[in-house]
Amino acid sequence: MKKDFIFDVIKNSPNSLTAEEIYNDVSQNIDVNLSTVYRTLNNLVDKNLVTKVVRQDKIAYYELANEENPKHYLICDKCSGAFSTEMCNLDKIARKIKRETGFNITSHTLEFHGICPECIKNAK
Amino acid sequence: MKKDFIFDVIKNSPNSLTAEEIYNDVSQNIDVNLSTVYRTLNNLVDKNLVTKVVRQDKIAYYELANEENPKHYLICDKCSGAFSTEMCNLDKIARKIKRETGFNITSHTLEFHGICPECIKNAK
DNA sequence: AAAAATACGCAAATCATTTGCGAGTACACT
DNA sequence: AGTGTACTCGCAAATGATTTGCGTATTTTT
Repeated sequence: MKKDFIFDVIKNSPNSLTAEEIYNDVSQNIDVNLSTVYRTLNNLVDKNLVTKVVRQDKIAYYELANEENPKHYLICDKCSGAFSTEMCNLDKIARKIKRETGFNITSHTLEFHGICPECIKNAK
Repeated sequence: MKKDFIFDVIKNSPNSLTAEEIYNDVSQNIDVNLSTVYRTLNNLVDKNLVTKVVRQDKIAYYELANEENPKHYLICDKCSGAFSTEMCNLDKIARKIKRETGFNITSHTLEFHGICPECIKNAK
């Protein structure tokens, strides 16, 4: 099944990917349609095997569902590069919110915007 | 100018609004086109008077640009209600990231997903 | 008031993603 | 093997929020 090829790409990627990036990658090995990629990704998300995060650019990024995986990004507004960070312990905050508001938090997304060191350097 | 009507709606709203919500609101008072609303909103964002945040539903939400304004939301996956929270001091984390990575953070967005107390109650 | 600039409406375009449909393929049970 | 049922896919068209081209109106500047 083509699902396996698609899932493999995600499993082997160190960072999150767009549907199109996955499509391009898988296409190098097998013949596949973009809508199949989207359909498969939705299946994987439904089965909690893959995490989908919509970023400020309105494009969905997919990555392996894994508690260890950071879903926190530093996004450079100059070069559009995305860097992930694990430097934020939001679980503490999530627990506090649950305790004080009764809202049962199951997931979260965090995006920092700014200029990356590389672009800061190049600006000079 | 219609810009003033649009800006007023944002100024007077306690929470962030979609372009369509703003359009509906403004339409009650004056005759306006949806594309004018979008165009005006982009202007306001460019002038840093309004903040635009794209949420996981891929819809842009607009609110008054204001350091005091929380850009952190609790979003209920059942009723789709959005509640804002100020319970997270991310500035501390932002400073830490800047210090340790050199990434110059200018803004951030945070979205918690889960089930709100109301929906938890109704589920029983 | 004429010229230059900006605001606006309308319809068409955009772009990531979804969906309807029809054909191909796999698995199960007899 | 044969038939039935359920997926899996490709393809083309649909979707929906947002943008854009263009012509007209309205405001601002001179």
